[in-house]
Amino acid sequence: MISADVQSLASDLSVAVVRLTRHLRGRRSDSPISLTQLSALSTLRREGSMTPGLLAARERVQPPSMTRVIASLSELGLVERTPHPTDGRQIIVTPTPAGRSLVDDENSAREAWMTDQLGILGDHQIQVLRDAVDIINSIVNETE
Amino acid sequence: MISADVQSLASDLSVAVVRLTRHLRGRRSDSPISLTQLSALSTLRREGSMTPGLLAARERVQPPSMTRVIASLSELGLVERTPHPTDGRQIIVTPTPAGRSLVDDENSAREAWMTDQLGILGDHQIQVLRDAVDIINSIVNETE
DNA sequence: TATTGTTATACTCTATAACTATA
DNA sequence: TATAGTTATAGAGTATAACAATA
Repeated sequence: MISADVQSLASDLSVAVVRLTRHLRGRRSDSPISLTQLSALSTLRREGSMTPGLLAARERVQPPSMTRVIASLSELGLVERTPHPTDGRQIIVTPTPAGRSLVDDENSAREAWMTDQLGILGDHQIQVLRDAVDIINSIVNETE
Repeated sequence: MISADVQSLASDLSVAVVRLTRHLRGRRSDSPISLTQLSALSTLRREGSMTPGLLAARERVQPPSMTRVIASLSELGLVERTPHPTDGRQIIVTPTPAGRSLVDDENSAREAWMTDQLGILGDHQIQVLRDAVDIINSIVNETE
């Protein structure tokens, strides 16, 4: 039963996270920034200042998409754009104190052990994902 | 460490699923239907024919959004719209054989134990979600 | 009058293609 | 020429508001 059909898990997980994302985006009207903005700002908070191109790669979006996100965060005073010291083509995006504290409000300090050590998925991790799909579904279904 | 800060887990999970969704939507260019369409079609496959209003509720979208999804699935020949037998206001959306087999191709038969028995989250389930965030992140980061 | 579904309209997120400036 | 970032444009997904048909 464990490592039987990984393909169906992928499909179930896809559907589950799509619904959860829908849910999360909808329920953030009380927050000052969108999930897209928070995700980018969190990466800057965690990994430090970087260029738009690198941030786009980290967030798995194309550069023009990140240009927009950065512009919106800049308008909100959450990041600053400064020239690159040696390369005139590049710029450096840095979170402002307001941006950092906003991430700290939304995220917590528990960040360390979540960002590294990857590896090939084993049976145990697959089982964890299976359970997680159920849990995600239960969360979505319960929050009527 | 277990039930310490559920809030930070929620934030981490949000960011993780947003990135995974981005990833999944982008990588489905080989599939004939989008994740949004697959999710609705899967629900019809699992729960049977239903009205657009009920399907919208199941999928956690508003009725006008579901109208669009159903129209697109209908154009592809994956669902059919038939009049409600007694209530002239309602219609019944039914997956066609092509729609059912498409879901079967994408999903597998392992569906039973994933749809029911919900409950309040316990320490173990929270830990599962924490691990799942790492696994999701590792998947996203590895599929360079 | 209340309900179901649809149409009209708009906003967010994301992409590709084309452009500008610098290396 | 190649690279970094931006602008222009388009499409998918979703929402709210207004409408039509039926109960």
